[in-house]
Amino acid sequence: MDTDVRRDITLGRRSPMAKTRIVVADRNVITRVGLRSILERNTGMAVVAEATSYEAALDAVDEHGPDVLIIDLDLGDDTTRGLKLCEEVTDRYPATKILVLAQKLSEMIVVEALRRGVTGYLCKDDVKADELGKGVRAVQDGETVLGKGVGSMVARGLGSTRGAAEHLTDRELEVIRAVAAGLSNKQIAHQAFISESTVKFHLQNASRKLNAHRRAEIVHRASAAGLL
Amino acid sequence: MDTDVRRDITLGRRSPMAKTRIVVADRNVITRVGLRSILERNTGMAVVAEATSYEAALDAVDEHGPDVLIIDLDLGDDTTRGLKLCEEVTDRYPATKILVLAQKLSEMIVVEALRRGVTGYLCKDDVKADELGKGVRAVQDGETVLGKGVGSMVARGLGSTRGAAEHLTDRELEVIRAVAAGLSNKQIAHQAFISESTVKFHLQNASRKLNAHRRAEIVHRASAAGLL
DNA sequence: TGACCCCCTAGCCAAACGGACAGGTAGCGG
DNA sequence: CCGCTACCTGTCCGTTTGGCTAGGGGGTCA
Repeated sequence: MDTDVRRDITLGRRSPMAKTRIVVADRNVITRVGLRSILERNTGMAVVAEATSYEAALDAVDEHGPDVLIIDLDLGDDTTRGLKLCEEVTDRYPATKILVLAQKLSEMIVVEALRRGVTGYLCKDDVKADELGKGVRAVQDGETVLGKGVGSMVARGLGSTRGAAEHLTDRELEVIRAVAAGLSNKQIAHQAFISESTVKFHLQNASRKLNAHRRAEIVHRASAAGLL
Repeated sequence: MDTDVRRDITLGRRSPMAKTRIVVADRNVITRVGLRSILERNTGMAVVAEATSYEAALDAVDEHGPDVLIIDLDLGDDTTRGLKLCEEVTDRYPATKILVLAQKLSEMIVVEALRRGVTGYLCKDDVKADELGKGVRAVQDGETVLGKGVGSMVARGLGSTRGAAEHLTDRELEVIRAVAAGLSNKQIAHQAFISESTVKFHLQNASRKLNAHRRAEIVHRASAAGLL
């Protein structure tokens, strides 16, 4: 493993000369500038690239092979693409550690991210300036860094979710969005050109996948997961 | 009034020497640092104080009497407090212009904020670095700055909402949160030590206020407004 | 070809919900 | 004192829902 190689070279401690190379992926300019500013106060760190989309993030990792990728998984309309990205980076560049910087905590996302090799998960609103640098350094050293509230989520999440959290199909998502808009099954059926039975069918499946029992809860969870 | 005095001094146009004094209120360190960094590239601007709570924001305005208050209305668990803050600042310090920097757009919040004297409304994820400085300067000059998508919201919002959007009471919010958790009226009643009728009563009122007709829609709207 | 997944449909029944009545209490401020 | 608000309770009725069982059709991939 690459990891072992690096450990041998650095003898478990980074050379004081080598800067930690970081790629930041976040759609928000302010956050990118803020991160750069905070991290580069630390003389041992350099933000070598910024990205605002999933593609650009992957390209940046491709090109710079950074030590740490700091990413907000929500770079577009579909958070699951962020998860795919993590998987890809972990597979292709095992030496690049991933630190997720989330806007809000979602148990599903946290658990899925960790499953895909993410070793750091912090919440933007909770993190303090000095914790950022420490967090980056820690994940680079192979440690796992979980922000406030994340740890307990993991404990519950990994315990409860047997297997992997199934993700919603297109049709299910479509129905859920209609539910969120306050439509009845009959109205949704008419809108989607399917029967009322089918609407109920999709909702049943969505309920199971999201571990919800009432449509209001489905909406809440989907909303919390950034699916709407 | 303070306002008149200050206006007289500046004769309606800023002296080229005078820096634009800014107070930033945001719970997120990264955003605060980022904002400071971006704004202070512009030599005519200075962030004179930062705040992370509603109280601190008001104190900071109190103490520094800034030209512009840049604020994310969501500084705590209750966004309506941010709206109250805007009202208070507008009343007590009419010379201080307010620029809202929102995480996500909610029609209700946008409309209510503008009603309370906010003259700038930008979305963090959409704004570009140079637009920030321009936006600050514009609101300081008395212009109204609305970010991408905000304008159309205002058009629809001010048109549809007759009167002012009533805001949810504590009890209503409590019930809505329970609904979002997937509880039935009976369960909610038991949890809140009230009768099932009362739960329905609160939900009816909440429906009217949020212009929703189904509990799923209530949850969606409340969630979109950052009330959960 | 069979396994698997997504999508679609049907019928049943108890429970939950929405919407509408028609009341009651308590506190606060003009 | 009156008006206003938040809060609480009840009954009625039709509609919607959640949960269940039991299928068919079409696509992909080993």
